[in-house]
Amino acid sequence: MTGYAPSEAARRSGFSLDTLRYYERIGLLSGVGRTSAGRRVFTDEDLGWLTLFRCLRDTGMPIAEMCRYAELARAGDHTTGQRRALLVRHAERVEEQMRLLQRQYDHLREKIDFYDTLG
Amino acid sequence: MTGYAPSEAARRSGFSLDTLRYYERIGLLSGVGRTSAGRRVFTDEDLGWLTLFRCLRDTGMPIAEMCRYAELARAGDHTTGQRRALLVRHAERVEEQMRLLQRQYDHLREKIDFYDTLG
DNA sequence: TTTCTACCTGGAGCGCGCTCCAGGTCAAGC
DNA sequence: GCTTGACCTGGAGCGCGCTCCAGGTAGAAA
Repeated sequence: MTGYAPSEAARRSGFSLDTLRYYERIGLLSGVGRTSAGRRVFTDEDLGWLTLFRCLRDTGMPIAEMCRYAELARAGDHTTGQRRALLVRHAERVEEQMRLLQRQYDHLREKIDFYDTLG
Repeated sequence: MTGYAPSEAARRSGFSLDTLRYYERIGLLSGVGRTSAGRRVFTDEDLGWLTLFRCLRDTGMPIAEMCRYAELARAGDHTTGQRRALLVRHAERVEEQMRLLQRQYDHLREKIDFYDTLG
């Protein structure tokens, strides 16, 4: 299990150092290791979580809900059903979001086309 | 030119009354009419603007940029080129946003599929 | 040995986009 | 005449998600 320095974890995950610290502070990310000098050491598993968080954030999930997901995961294997349900509900919202985005994008293109007709 | 009461404009545009007032306050929406008693009267043209604002907001344009667009429009016909360019740049960002959303949605579905394999 | 860099903590601050509130006005309905 | 309800204004407040800062430490480089 390789260990990553904070700067490396930030680079790989796309989150800032401050955001990584913030996520730990609010309990989203937990159990992050420390060197004897107190510095964070991120594992591949931590990076896996960060990849998931990036996915969920990019798709608009509020942090509070990501916390609920993380808590369920920490609670053990008996929560897989709830975790799956949470992700499915989220996926449905994302689908709606994609439809809306597409619709409004089409309007935007129409508007641009209109400007094109002006010369 | 029909006139609409604030509540009707809110209903049709999907913005709250407070948001309509806010947009006027910051100069995004300007020249909204008033009755003799000082109440707002929205025209079809105002609603057209609100429809555009909804499109731009739904696609993630910051309010400051919508203000710039509105100012250009108020400045007259000689700004159509700038307005078009602004929308084109925005459309490009939206395309990128759609690609990201699709990619992360795919990851999300993979994650859900993984839960499905667990039983 | 001194300096430099990367990191630490707790806590304050910020930018955005609203949202809410107090106190008031007007017009309509009872 | 009185109440009700939709609206008005100026200004304060809020929720979110970070982001920044002060003051400090450990280890590496010069």
